[in-house]
Amino acid sequence: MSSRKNAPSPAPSLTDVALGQRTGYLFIKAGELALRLAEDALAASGLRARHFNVMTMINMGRPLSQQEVGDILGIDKNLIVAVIDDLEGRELVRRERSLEDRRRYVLELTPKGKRLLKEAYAHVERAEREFLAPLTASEVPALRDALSRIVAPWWPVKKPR
Amino acid sequence: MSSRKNAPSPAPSLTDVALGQRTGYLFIKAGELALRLAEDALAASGLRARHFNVMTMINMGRPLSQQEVGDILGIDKNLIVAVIDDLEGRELVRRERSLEDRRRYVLELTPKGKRLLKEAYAHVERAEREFLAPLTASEVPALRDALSRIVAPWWPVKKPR
DNA sequence: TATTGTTATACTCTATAACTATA
DNA sequence: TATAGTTATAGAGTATAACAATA
Repeated sequence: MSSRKNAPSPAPSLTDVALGQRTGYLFIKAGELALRLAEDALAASGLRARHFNVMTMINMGRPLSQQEVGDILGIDKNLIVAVIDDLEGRELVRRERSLEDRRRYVLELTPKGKRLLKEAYAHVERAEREFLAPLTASEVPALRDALSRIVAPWWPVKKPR
Repeated sequence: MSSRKNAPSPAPSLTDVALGQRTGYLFIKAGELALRLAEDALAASGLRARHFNVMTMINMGRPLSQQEVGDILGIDKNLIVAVIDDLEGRELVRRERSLEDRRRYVLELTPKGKRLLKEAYAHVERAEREFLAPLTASEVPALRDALSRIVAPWWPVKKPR
């Protein structure tokens, strides 16, 4: 029997571990981390990441139906209902029936919604800076560009309309 | 009324959309995509990504308890039980009581488990190549290095032992 | 008392399928 | 017949807390 029973494994560092070499695993973990930090940052504005994403889509100017928002974000339309319900209840978003097609809503941010979204952006950007802190200034745009090329062929999952 | 009713919005490209500029959003989407492709690839070996990760940890040589595997992977120990149950039922992993501490199991891959893991690696590597296809050869190691630096400070979530 | 593996349970999230009103 | 929004429901996944065996 060795002098140390149950030799207390020192906590392994990421690079010690086989999975830490796998690009795919690093992507998955980085994505989970980015989501967690975004959720934490947005909690200061009382928003979930999904609400922030939906508001950002609505804010783009092009009139979008709930279904289109969901298709672009990869969220089923039935889940969009609850998000818009929340946002409308907080007077951040207005539903208005489309004049051309009365089945659809045209969604738009209220002034209050625009203000909150702007505030939320500040929180998200702060979280991103923390997340990207280990990178040099020139690495960040190169990384964003690489990510954009990786994601673009698969996005959106379902084409709207 | 315009000549085109309900003007069919052309599907927006990623770069058209405000979220497509957000590094954090790109990370989250890239992570989701990496997970989806890994799950699809591993289905050919009858494994879920989690099973693959657990098997990879067990295969590292250092004797690990179920709890340690869970801590390193960020999975609660109660969920590890079901994973090991599955793998043991398929004779891919063996549980053996630790001689030094009879509360713990020492986990090890069976020869069959090692063979399947090797096969699974081939599937995962193929999926990764597809995922990373939009990048140049020199971008891939630079990206992996950047990801590793981003994830390392947050990993593992809970230190084992 | 604390820890490992286990089980039970409750909660969140999501996917599927209907239904309505409009087209 | 098809589509937008809505609702209900079942399933998957997860987190929390407890328990027995062992330390």
